[in-house]
Amino acid sequence: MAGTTIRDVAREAGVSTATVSYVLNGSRRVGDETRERVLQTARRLGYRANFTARNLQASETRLLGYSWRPSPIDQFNPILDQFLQSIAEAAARHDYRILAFPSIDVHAELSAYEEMMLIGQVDGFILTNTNFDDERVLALVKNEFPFVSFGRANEDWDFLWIDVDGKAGTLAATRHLVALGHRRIAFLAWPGKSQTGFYRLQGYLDGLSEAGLSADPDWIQLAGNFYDESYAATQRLLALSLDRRPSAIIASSDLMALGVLNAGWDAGLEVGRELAVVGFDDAPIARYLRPGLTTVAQPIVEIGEQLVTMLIDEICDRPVQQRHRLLQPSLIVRASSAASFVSSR
Amino acid sequence: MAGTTIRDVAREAGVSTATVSYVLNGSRRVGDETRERVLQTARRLGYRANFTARNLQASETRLLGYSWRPSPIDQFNPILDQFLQSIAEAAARHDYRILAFPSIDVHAELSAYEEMMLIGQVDGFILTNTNFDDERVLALVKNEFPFVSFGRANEDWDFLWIDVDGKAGTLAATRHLVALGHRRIAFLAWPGKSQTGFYRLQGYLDGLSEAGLSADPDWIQLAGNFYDESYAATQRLLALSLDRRPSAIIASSDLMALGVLNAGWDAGLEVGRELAVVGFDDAPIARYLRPGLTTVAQPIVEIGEQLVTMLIDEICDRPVQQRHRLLQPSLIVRASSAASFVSSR
DNA sequence: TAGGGCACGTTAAACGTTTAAGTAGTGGTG
DNA sequence: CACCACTACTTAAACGTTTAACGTGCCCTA
Repeated sequence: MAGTTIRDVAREAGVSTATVSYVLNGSRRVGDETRERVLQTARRLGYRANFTARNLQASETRLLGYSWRPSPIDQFNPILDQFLQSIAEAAARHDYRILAFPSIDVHAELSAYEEMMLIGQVDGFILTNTNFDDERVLALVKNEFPFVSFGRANEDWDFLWIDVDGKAGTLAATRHLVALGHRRIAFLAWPGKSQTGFYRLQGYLDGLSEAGLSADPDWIQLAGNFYDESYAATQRLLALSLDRRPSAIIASSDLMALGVLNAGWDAGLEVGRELAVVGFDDAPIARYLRPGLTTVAQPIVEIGEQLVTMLIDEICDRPVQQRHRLLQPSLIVRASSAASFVSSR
Repeated sequence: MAGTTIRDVAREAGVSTATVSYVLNGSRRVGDETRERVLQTARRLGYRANFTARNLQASETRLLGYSWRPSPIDQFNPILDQFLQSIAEAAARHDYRILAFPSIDVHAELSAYEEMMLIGQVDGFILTNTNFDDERVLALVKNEFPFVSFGRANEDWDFLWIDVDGKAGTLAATRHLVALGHRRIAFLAWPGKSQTGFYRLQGYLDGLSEAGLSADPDWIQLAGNFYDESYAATQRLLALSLDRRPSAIIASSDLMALGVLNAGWDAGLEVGRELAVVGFDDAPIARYLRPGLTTVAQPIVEIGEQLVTMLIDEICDRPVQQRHRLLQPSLIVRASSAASFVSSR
C-alpha cells in the first residue's frame, strides 16, 4: 500500500540504498550535497521507514508487552489509566512501544499455545497484579524471557520486580488512626494467597501491636476486592456489640473502602466523625467522595517509569542495579478520618 | 537470544525450510510421517515463530494503534479500562494486537515527525476523544491511512466512525426529569468546539422545547470537563434567585456530575429529593456514589468491538457496510433523580 | 504403455531494511 | 613517485519467514 521503499528513494536520488539508510539514520557521514538530495527525494516520495524490516534486521521488536488482569465490568481499576500512560511515555523515550495483553484467565491448555504466541512478538513483558504462584511469572522465568513485575510473588523466585511497601502503608494508616484516638480498628483483608494483601494486613497488625493494642479476631474480616463483599463485611463489623464495634476501618483498597463508606452511611453513621475509614490506592475518585477518602497513595507514575527502564536495561543486557525495589507509599489524609476521636470506653 | 529459527528445525528434521513452514502453518498438505517429525523437532528445539519476519514477508504488522488523550492525573477516565479491554480482545480474535499511543498534545512541529514514526508501525489506528478539527483525523486522512474513530468530527470529512447518539441520551435524560415534575432544568455544557458536547447540549434543548419549556439563558452554564469547573458552575446555578434556581441539573459527563453532587451537598441540599442530578458515561463509580448517580450509559464494549472489526475490514480492503454508525445510549436511573418532584412555583 | 493427475518435497526469490567490507578518488607526506 | 590516510559512496550478505514454481515418483486410466 504505502509502498515507497528505501530502494525507490535510492533509485530516484541516484544513490545506493546503503547511502539512503545512512542519511536517514545519521549512522555515518554522508556528503552534504548527497544528503540533501536524498532527504528531498524521501520527502517528495513520502517515504516512511518500514519498522518491520528494520526490526527484523536488528532482531528486536521494540515492543514491550503489558499484561494486566482486566477488572470486572462494574468495578474500577484505580491505576490503569495513570499506569498505562506512564509506561507508554517512558517507553517512548527509549523508542519502545507498549503492546496491550489483557491476560485472559482461561489458562487451561491454551497457556502453552498462548505463551508461544506471546513470546516473539515483544522484547519483554511488564506484568501487573502479580500473585503468589503467578503462572505468568513461572512461564516467563522458565523461558528465560525478559520481564518485570509490579508486585512480588514467591520469595524464592528470582525475577525483576518493583513493589510498593504495602506494610509501611497500612502501618502508617494504623498509626494515624491510633493517633486520632481510635482503639478499636478493624481491617478488611483479601482472602487467598495474595502477597499484596498479606503485606497490607501485616502493616495493620504491626501498627496495633506497636500501640500495645491487641486485635479482636472479629476485627479482621475477609473480603474479596469487590464492593459488595466489602459492604457485607462492614455490616458484620457494625453488627458487633457496642463495646467491640470498631470505630475505624482500614480497607485493602479504595474500591473496598467505598463499600465501607456506604455501609457506614446506610447504618446511619456519620463517616469521618463516628466511623473513620481508610482506603488504599488513592484512586482518582478518592478525593471527590464525600467525605473525601483518606487513603494510601502509590507512586504509580514513578513505578511505571522505573519498570520500563529496568526492563529495557534487562533486554539490552545491561546490568540492573537493584533487581528488587520497594517504593514507599504515602498516606493522604482526608475527611473520612480527619475528625479526632475519643474512644467511648 | 531465543534464536532457534525455522532453518534449525529444517536441518535437524532433515527437510527444507519450506516444508517446516507448511507444517507449522498448515498451509499445505504434508506427509503424516514428515509432519510428525517436524513437529517433534520444533518442540524439542523450543522453536518459536519470529513474528517480525513473518510480518515482513506478509507486509503487515498485525498491530492496531490506539490513540487516546490521557486524562489529567486527578481526573478519571470513565471508559479507558473497559474500552481498552474490549478492543484488545476483539483484536485478538482476529489475531491483531493493540499498540498504545497516548497522544501527546505537544503537536507543534513534532507532529510531522511523530506522524512519520507512527505510520508504518501499525496497520491502522483507533482514535478516541475525537474533536472538531481534530488534527489526527486530518493527518490520517491526508495520508490515506486506515483508521476508525470513536466520535465524530467535521461533517464534511469522510472517514469511518462510530459514535453514541449523545443527543438522544440527553434528550432521554431531560424527558425523564420532566416526567418527574421538574420545570427548571439546567445543563452544564462544554465550552469550545466539541462535537460531542454540542450534541449533548442539543438533546437537552430539544427535550425542553418538546415539553414546551423555555430555557433561561442562565441555566446553560459552560464548564470544562473537570470537577472544579463543574463545581463552580453549580454554585453559580444555586446562587440564582429561588424562582429561577434549577431543581435539576444535567451534566455533560459523570466527572462533572460529581462536581454537581458535591456542590449540592455543600450547599446543604439533599441530592435526589431537593436537587436532581444526571450525568453521562455511566462510569463504574456512578453506581457506588451516594446517592447513586442517574446517568446515560454508552455501550462501550460493543463500540470497541465494532470499531475493531470495522477497522480490520478496512485494512483488508473488504467493503465496510455502514461507514458511520450512531449507537443508542441508555438512561440508567438511580437515586440522584429517583424521587418524584413537584415544582414549588 | 503413454499420458495425465496427484501427492509430497525442494529450490529460490521475495519482503525492506542495516551494515561490514570493499572500491574509487583525492590530497598530503616522505 | 610511492605510499598512506581519509572521505564518499557502493556492493552484497544478512535478518527469518512465506510461497510460487518446479521436480520426482507413483497410481490410474484410456
